[in-house]
Amino acid sequence: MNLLENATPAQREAITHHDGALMILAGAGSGKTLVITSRIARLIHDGVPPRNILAITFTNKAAAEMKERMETLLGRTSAWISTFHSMCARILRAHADRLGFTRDFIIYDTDDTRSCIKSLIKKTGLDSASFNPRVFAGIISRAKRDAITPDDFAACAYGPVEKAAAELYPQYEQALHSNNCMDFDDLLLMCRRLLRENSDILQKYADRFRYISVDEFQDTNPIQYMLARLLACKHKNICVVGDPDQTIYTWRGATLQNIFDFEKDFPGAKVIRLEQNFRSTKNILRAASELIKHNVMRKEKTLITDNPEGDEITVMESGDEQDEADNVARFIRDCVDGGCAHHDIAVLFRVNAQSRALEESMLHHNIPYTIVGTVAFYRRKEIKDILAYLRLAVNRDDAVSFTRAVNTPPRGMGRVTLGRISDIASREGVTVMDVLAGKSKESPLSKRQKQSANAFCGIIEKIRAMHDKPVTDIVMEAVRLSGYQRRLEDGRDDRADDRIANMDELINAAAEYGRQNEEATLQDFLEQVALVSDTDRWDEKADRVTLMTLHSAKGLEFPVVIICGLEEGLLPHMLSMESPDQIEEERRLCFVGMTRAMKRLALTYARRRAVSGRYHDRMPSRFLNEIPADAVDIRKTAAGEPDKTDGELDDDPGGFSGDLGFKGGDYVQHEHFGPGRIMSLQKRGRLTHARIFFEEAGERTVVLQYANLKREEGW
DNA sequence: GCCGTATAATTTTTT
DNA sequence: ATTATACGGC
Repeated sequence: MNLLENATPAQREAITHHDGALMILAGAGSGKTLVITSRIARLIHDGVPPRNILAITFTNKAAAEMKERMETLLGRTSAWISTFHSMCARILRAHADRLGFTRDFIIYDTDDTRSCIKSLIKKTGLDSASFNPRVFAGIISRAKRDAITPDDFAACAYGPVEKAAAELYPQYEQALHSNNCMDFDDLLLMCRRLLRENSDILQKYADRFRYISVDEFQDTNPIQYMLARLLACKHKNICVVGDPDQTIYTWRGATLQNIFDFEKDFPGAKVIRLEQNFRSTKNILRAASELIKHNVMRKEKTLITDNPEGDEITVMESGDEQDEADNVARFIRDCVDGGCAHHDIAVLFRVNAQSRALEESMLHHNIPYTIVGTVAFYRRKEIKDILAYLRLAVNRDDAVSFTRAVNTPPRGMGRVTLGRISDIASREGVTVMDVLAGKSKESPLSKRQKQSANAFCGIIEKIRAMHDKPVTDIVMEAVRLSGYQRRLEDGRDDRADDRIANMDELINAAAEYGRQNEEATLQDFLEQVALVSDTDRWDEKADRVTLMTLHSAKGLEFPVVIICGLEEGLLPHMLSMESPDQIEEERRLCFVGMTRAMKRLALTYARRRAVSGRYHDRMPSRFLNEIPADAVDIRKTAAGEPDKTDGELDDDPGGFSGDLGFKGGDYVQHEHFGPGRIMSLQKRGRLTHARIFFEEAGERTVVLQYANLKREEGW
């Protein structure tokens, strides 16, 4: 095979690794995707049946790409290539009965979860003014991804908010169960439970998956790692690939602990480092490397490249965000005039709100563009409204979809009546649809309401009866039956045209999905909709400039990258400025953005920016000062401002205060944990808590006064 | 009791 | 700009 032809020795070693655990620490741009794909292709080439292979990717898009590559190499494949969430959904559907669900369960997204919790708050009689569903959703989600049960949570709950959360958590679980629904965390958690409690099922999958690989391992959470370990328990052929410097999802529960644990959980695991970068110019790589060196909580790693030196990095100062967007447009123009295609260019930013000014500027300058993932398509109101009908047809128990669909458009059953319906349903132990259909003992409905209730039940039944028809037909029928379109057409919604276009787009998406998956059911389509992100819908072949968040850019590369909004408060983000850990994650995010660039990189900031309508003066990001000055070319466009670029901002990594002679960034030696480096110090009364990154033991918090730390020279 | 309109409030990143 | 709540008309 020619897979090895151009490979470096390290890559070659990874590709040819057969049995036993393997961890690949792959620096940015080191060709890791190629390596894992090649390794799997080689396994298959050497006689491993594809059905014995499981490859976990971070996004559905990455899964689709890998599948495509495999199919060009080997033809149609029966290997499982998917995200953790999709894999879990698939396993759970096959065995839902063991957990008391049916295979038709619906997957709740964050909004659904919030509505569900909101109605529980109301039902429980908690003061809904002071308790925000979002906060509880966050607390419960955090508990779930650390595998903390409602009982455990209640035992440790402290303070009014946690106490309330402890009350809501089991109710939420109960509601999900009786709605026959699972949220994103459940997919992982329930799957783990299924495998742990049913040894026959675990056996089946552990037998089947002889070779397992997990991509973007640095961004997996504890449950995901537990799942991977469970599935690998028989053959122990698990290959994880990751780069600690690219951890950008700790807010979603990702933890580097997984990387530290791996070698302990799989003794004798081979560790391979890929440190040669094939993507970026020397200049870009050097700048990114210097930046990431400012992270304290990090193992030193040096990326090298044979690529040419390349152009200097352009740093642009602008007056405000419009000015910035214009400068970006001009920069793009220059690139295009220099022979660059639009699809070679990406504009990256920290928050979705930044896309608006950029979009206007693209329109104004006539530059073709696509925005990835602003208001995710499937989360738009009109789309969710139609989906609610479809979901209800698949699963009558889904109370959240019921609440959404039943009065969209209005059917004469308002807040009060719906509250009564919900009360009766829980009192009699039936579903809300049953109450509506008059199957309960009590009914709160007036004669007139009964009529429209019947009409509504009829609509749902009609959609349900179409279950063996093509998905497109079902979606079209749902749009028609709901009366939604008609209402938009007469109504005075000034964005009616947009909404109608979006519903057409939904029908197109269903058609496209139906074409690619001929056997697909409505339920499959709904699952796809729940798990597929906007990035997955991104069409990279079109000749357009791509606008997206730094998070969405993970795993991608572009010849030209422009990162906007390098300002204190935006990158690093204001909400991440409280703790050094979070600042480091912001720095990694910036690092990820910079290392997407192959040839040209531009970084921009504005002196003023509107934040929710009000203009604020801004300071250039500290990250700009962490990039070597000789790697950049600074351009200022708007005149009349005093010079303030470098120099003025001092380079203080967090401004830690010293204590017992220790300060942030110091290298230390601990009796048990060995060598480490202090990330942060926090005074707690008389004592000082030190957050320390240990080379062997990972992140720990120790009390400085008791820890008996010794000074070290550095690693 | 329902529904539409006005007013207030609010945005990090996403499977 | 979109979305949650409040209020008044029906």
